[in-house]
Amino acid sequence: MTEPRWLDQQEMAAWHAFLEASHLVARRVEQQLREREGLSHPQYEILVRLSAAPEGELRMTELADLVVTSKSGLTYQIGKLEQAGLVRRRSCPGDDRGVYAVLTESGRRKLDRAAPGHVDLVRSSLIDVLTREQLESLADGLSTVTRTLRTRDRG
Amino acid sequence: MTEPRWLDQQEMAAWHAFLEASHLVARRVEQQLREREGLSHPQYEILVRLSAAPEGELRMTELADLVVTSKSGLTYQIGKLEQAGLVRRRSCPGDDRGVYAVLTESGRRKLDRAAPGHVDLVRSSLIDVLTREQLESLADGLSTVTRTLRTRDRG
DNA sequence: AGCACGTCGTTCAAATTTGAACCAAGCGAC
DNA sequence: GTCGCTTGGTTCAAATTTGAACGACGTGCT
Repeated sequence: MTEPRWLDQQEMAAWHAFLEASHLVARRVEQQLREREGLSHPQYEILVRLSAAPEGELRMTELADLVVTSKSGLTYQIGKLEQAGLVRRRSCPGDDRGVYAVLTESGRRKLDRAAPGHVDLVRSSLIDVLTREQLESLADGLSTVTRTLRTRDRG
Repeated sequence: MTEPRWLDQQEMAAWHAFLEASHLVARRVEQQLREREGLSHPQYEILVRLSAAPEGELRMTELADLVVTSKSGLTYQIGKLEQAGLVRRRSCPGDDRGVYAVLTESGRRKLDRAAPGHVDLVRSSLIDVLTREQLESLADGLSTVTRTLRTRDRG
């Protein structure tokens, strides 16, 4: 009951800007990817992570953690991507419980095809509307946020 | 085809931090509101907007725009809130098509009850992990983003 | 070997979200 | 007035997301 430390003007402004920017950007990205390449944003993020991983593969749990989704949510999306032939599953050699999600050739091509348009949108939504200093500050602040939340989850 | 202006290291870092922070924070906020007050974050945002509006009421379309959701999504959520007695609908005097969503007394109390815990979480996730300067830069940058996207939508 | 316990991924039902289709009502030009 | 076009909200089916429950498998200890 003794917890009311309200937000002042600036703090409120920061929070609202953060929330609103998240929503607006997410919405646009989602719509653009969907109509241009038939991919959802979560799916695109999965492809990106896989393409950046050694051998183009990652364990399910690790991938779920990276893209910040639930385990069941990932199972669903990987299922979709598998149907589409963009990803395949491979059982894990040392650990019979484990499953690797592997980016296929087709998946890599899909990503190559989707990337330019996506990058353009990211630029016009977030990157190019800010100065270098603003961008740097933004990255700095938000990195602190993610680092804090990430380590807190583990601790 | 001639659109490859890729992101450099810093730009990539900014984008990833933005994405990851969005996801992590959204996830936490959602879970906390859900288990403490049985509210989803979209629902909470609706209550906040209504409570800030004159007479505690807003037109459906305006509200949908404010909380950045689809019209049908708002219809659904308002339906839920109405069932819970936190909001009621009122038809619009001058315009027979229009509908006002109105915050009820019960809705205001609910918000009062939920707010402290929510603010605490916002603090510990975003506000209190940053310095004043960082927070100010963040608000500055993200405001620019939202302003840009908002005006672009209308233009 | 046998057990207790934690981890990995899937399955399941329930809740939510979205765009398209739709209906009713405003609005302007003729 | 009334035809044609836009707006405001709802309805609908389809896709997605989530946590809880589950089954199978590792791991450490005895």
